[in-house]
Order: sequence, then structure tokens, then C-alpha cells
Amino acid sequence: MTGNGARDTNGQARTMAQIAELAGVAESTVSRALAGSRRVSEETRSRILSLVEASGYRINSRARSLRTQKTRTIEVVIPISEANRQHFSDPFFSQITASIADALAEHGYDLLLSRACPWTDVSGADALTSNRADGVIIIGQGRDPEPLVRYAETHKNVIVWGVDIPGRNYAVVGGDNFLGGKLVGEHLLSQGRNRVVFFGDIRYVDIGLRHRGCMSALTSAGASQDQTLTLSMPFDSASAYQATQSLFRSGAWHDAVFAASDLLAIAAMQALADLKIRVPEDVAVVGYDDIAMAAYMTPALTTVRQDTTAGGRALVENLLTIIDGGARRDIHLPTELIVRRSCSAK
Amino acid sequence: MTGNGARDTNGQARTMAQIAELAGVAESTVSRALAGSRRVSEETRSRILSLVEASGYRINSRARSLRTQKTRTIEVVIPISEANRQHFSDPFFSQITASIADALAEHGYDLLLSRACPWTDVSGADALTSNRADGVIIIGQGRDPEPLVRYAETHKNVIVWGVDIPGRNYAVVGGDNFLGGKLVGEHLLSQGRNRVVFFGDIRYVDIGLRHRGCMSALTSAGASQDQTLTLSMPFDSASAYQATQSLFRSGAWHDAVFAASDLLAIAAMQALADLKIRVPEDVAVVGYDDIAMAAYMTPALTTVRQDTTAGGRALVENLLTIIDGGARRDIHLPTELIVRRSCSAK
DNA sequence: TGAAGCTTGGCAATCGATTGCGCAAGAGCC
DNA sequence: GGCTCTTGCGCAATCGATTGCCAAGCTTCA
Repeated sequence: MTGNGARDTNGQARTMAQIAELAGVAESTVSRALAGSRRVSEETRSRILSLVEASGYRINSRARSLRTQKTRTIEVVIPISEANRQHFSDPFFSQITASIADALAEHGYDLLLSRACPWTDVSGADALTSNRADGVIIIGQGRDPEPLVRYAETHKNVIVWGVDIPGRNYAVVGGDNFLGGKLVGEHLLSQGRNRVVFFGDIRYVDIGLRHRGCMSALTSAGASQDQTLTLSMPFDSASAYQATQSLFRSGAWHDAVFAASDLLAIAAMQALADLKIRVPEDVAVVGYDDIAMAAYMTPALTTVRQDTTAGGRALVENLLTIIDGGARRDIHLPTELIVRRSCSAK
Repeated sequence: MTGNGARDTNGQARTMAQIAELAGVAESTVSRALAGSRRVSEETRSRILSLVEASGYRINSRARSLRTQKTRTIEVVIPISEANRQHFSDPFFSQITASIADALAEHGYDLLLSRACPWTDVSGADALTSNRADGVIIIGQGRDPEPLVRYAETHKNVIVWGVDIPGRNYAVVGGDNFLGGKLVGEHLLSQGRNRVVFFGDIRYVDIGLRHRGCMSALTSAGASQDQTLTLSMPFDSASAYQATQSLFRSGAWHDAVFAASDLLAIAAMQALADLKIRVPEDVAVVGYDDIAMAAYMTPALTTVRQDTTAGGRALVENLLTIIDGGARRDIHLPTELIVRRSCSAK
């Protein structure tokens, strides 16, 4: 018990009862004073406040949340499986997590970070049902929509970063992935490129849309199906590097790579450089996300911006509205192509 | 109240009392059955367990932790100030956070992510004193050691990613920053480079050590003081880009850049490329951290590895030992130079 | 002077799980 | 048959804060 950090401040009040005793009032009065209720006189309040100050007392948030049935905590779930090799340190995840953290802090909420899907995990780690969080933000829908739908059936305070899919019963925030892909396709065409390879696992709903958007732009401009190639791969740099190597080892027939994320695009650029294939002269490379580092690549990476700052804020504000009993609502974020050197004309 | 997600599962038991009622036993028996106590018969236990299963009951962790005085939650603090422009999405932070998250999950702990220093924040957001966490992991010591020392005086369950400094009263986990710098200095010399620019704010203890390590290697090999330059800057890419631009705009007199982090090094490489200065032929670039992307730069980045996987695990295991009443203990991680193409011979 | 109204503050139940202690029933023994 | 010992389970206090309701004291006005 002595190991409990919370008990280690030297002396003074640890509980409201002790503050009440010191102030010569009842616990309820202390509680009201701290809560800013007008039912306690200014004089009593300031006396209590200075005692609180002096003793370094902090309200016990466990006890409070047991009583109030609110935790003022939101769980952020990054659904990561071994299979897809996606990692929390993918800058996209950490950027959006950072902006979620900021937005939550502004609203006085804590952030519980979780890497396991609550609907997968049988060990009872679900923060919502175990009363550790008031709501859940889920980053990404994954490949199989079914479990998430089932989860959302019994859990109302949920919001998802992702796309609109049929049968969905939860609110989503996200950009227009089809449009993103389409913008890339059109830009590639405008640069005289139509022999495009797509990198990414199109079974993920959002990735699939990016893929279809790009392909539709290409084919509607007359590019034939067999000029394009889709290479399915997980989300890690190594996969993209190897895929690029084996595809381009014997020279470049394709003239552009469109990767499902900047991380993949960067690895592809490196592989091309190692093969002495020039970017963008021989092969153009386009990514997705516009992570902070994309602008600092050599050549700088052309990519589709997902505004993580706006995204994080939108997720948080939307979720808090839902928690407060407001209506569930989707938010569509602008989708914008950021043209940089990695994809200029031949 | 209906907004509470935890209440939305259709029907069934929400509290132990309800389970007890269903099973026809007392609450205490349910509690013991769930805790695996041998004081309840196998038969009763399995009856209770199947009831729990069927009703989707999850123990209320708030109530439990109020009673047990344990939260099974660890706060991770990323001390980020506006001034230093450091950002959680710096891959170093997100990588170490990810491995902390993994290690905590293995031990059944939750991760509370916080971006404000508990010793700075007056708003009472300190998770330890407000009983929201059993311990705190702090990533980095910052520039002024004083507040952290004061904080550690009253909070025992604290561990810090950082370096050994005089007057320290908390345990640290980290690599040998002086050695890291020294290895870089020696390597630069071996590549025939001794006109080195250092990028970074050396008032941070760890950065200062990297700096001193490098400089000591250079001067002890006979390089004169005025061949080296130290450019103080915050932790963001933009600063490094601008600093590089203004330093090298009129050609390169220096033949190497040693940046305090990979993020800075990458921005420096980009600036050099934009100035048509070749890396590594004209100027070598070395970073620090070995973030995942470092290997995928063009040219691949030479850097000092900070093993975030081992680091995260060490932080967690060390902290949990302290919480369990074990002795406070420092852990020194191996420090290793990773040589890649960005810093080969002229 | 007395009734009514307002302000201030205390009492006690409550949130949901844990745990020391006590009790009853059955087993084993003389 | 009576006694001790073990096993299995229930009672009730407890963790610390919140809040509906009640009460005492004071002001105000007829």
C-alpha cells in the first residue's frame, strides 16, 4: 500500500472528509464548493478552496466517476493486427492521435489508448462495457465490416474514422477516398502517365475506394485495363520496398506508382532509387495521407492530404455531441491533392 | 443517462448484484468466483461464470479500483511545449509509445496518454494524485530538471526516459547519449570529415550530451574548435530546413551535419538537395534515433539507434516493479551507430 | 409579532465491487 | 453421540464523492 504514489505527498488531506473536518463543515459542502454550486456562500467557499490549495488535495476521480457514472475519458482504438503489419508508429496514426489528444484535452477529457479491437478481444478489455470510458473513437474500419457493425449495435457512443459503407450503424468522419483516388488518376494522366501500379490491400474499404477512384479516372480517359496493375500488400515499408524491387528489377515498364499510404510510397521511392530508376523522370510516385514528412522527402512526395488536425477535432466534437445525447452525424472532410516533385511530367 | 454506452446492451445483468440474484448466491460469492478464489466450489463458480457469459456482464472497473485502490492504468506523459515545437507525431515518440502500449497490454494495464506535464499543469490534471493512474512514464527530461525533481519528491511511482543527471531522485531508462555522440564524431572523422555542424537545442540534457560526445571525439582527434558550429533550434522539420538553407545557401564549407534527431536530419537532407548540394558527397548527414523511416530515405540515413522496443519494455517493467514495492533501478540501453549511405566517405 | 421566503449547510442514501469475519453443514475421529 | 476441523458461503463495512431532501437562521413585509 505504501507503494501508492497518490499517498506519498507528505501529510495533509487526501479525502474530502478530511478537508471538511479542517474547514469545520460537512463533506457535502466541500463537494458543492468545489463544484462551484451557488448553494455555498462565497466566504465558506474561499475558506475551503484555500484549505484545498494548502493541502494539495485533489479530488479522487475514481470515486467521482463511480458516483456520477461518467469517466471523462475517451478510448482511442487503433485496430492493429499482426497480419496487416500496420503499426501505431505509422505517422498517419500518430498524427491523428495527437490531434485527438489535443481536442480531448481542450474538453477536459482523458485519452485511453488501445491497440486491440474491443469487438475482437475476448479478454474483457472493452473499455466501454467495463466503464472505463464514456466513448470510443475507432481509427479505421478494417477489412471485415461485420464485427464493427455488431459492436456498434450494443454500443452507442462510438465514432469511426472511415468511410460510408452500406449497413453501417455508426457515425463516420473522413475524407472522400474515391475522390482522392480520382484526383490522383487525373493528375497522373495530365502528366502523361497511364501505366500505373497501385500498392495496397484493396480489401480495406478506404483503400479499395482510393483504388477504384484512380482506376475509374484512368479507364474513363481511355487507358486500358491491362496497363494498370494492383499489388496487394500489408501496410509496412518492407513490403513496399520488396514489391517495388521485384516489380522494377528488370527495368521500368510502368511509369507511376500510386501507394495507399505515404509510408508505402516512401519505401517505394527508396527501392526505385536503389535500382537507379529516377523519380519522377522514369517513374512518378504518389502517396496518400500527406504525413508531415512527405514534404521533406527527396523528391518531395505528391500525395492526397488527409487533414488529421481537422479530423481529430471532428471526431472528438462529434463523439462528445453523441455522448451528450445529440444526433449521430457524419462529417466529410475536404480531400485535396498536394502536388510536389515526385510526380511531375516525364 | 440513456446516453451511457455501457447501459445499452439489450437487457441482462449490469452489476454483480444482478448476477448474484440470478445465481441465487451473495454478491461476495460472485466476486470471489470471478477473482478465482478457492473459497467457492467449482460447481458454484462454473454456474456463475456461465451466467456472466450469457449476460455479457463486465466487472465495473471504476468500482473495483475505488475499492482496491489500484487502477491498473499507467499514464504516459509526452512533455510537449509550444516553445520546443516538439510534436507527438515525431516518430520517435510514437514508436516508443507504441512499444510501451504493447508492454502494458501484456501486463494487463491500460495506457492513459497525456501531453501536459503534471508538474506544470495547475489545473489538477495530474493523474497520479487524482487517482487515475498507478504510475507515470515520462518521456524526456526537458531543459529544466528542477520541476521534475520536485515532482518526483512527492510521487514515487515515476519513471523517466532520459539520462542520469546530478540530484536526480527518480529512475531513468535510456541509452548513453554521450557515447552516441562520440560514435558519430569518430565515424565522421573516419570518413575524413571534421567541419561539423550540430543541429539541436543543447540545453536539453540528452541533446547536450550527444553534442558534447561528438565534439569531444572531434577535438581529441585534433580538430579545432572553430571548425565546428552549433546551431540551436527547436525540434521541428521546418526549423531544420530553414537553418540548413541559410547556412549552406552560399555553398558548403562544412562537410557534415549531425542532427539531434532523425526528423531534423531528414529535413536537412531535403534542404541540401534543394540547394543542389550532394549528400553524402559534399555534405554528410547523421541523425539520432533510427526511426523506422530512416532506412528508407534516399540516401539512407546514418544514425544512432535508440531501441524504442527495448526501451518501452524496460520502462514498463521497471515501473511495475517499483509499483510492486521493488527497488528503484536505472536501465542502460545499448547505443549503436547505424551506418548507412548518408554518411560515407567523400 | 408572526408568517413567508430565502440562504446556507447537514444527513444519509447511493454508485458497484472487495474482503474480514462469522456461521452452518458435513466429514472424520474417539 | 459428541467434538473438532474443514469447506463454502453470506453479512456488512468500506473505498470517496455526489445529491435530494430537510432544517435552522435570517430577512422581509403585513
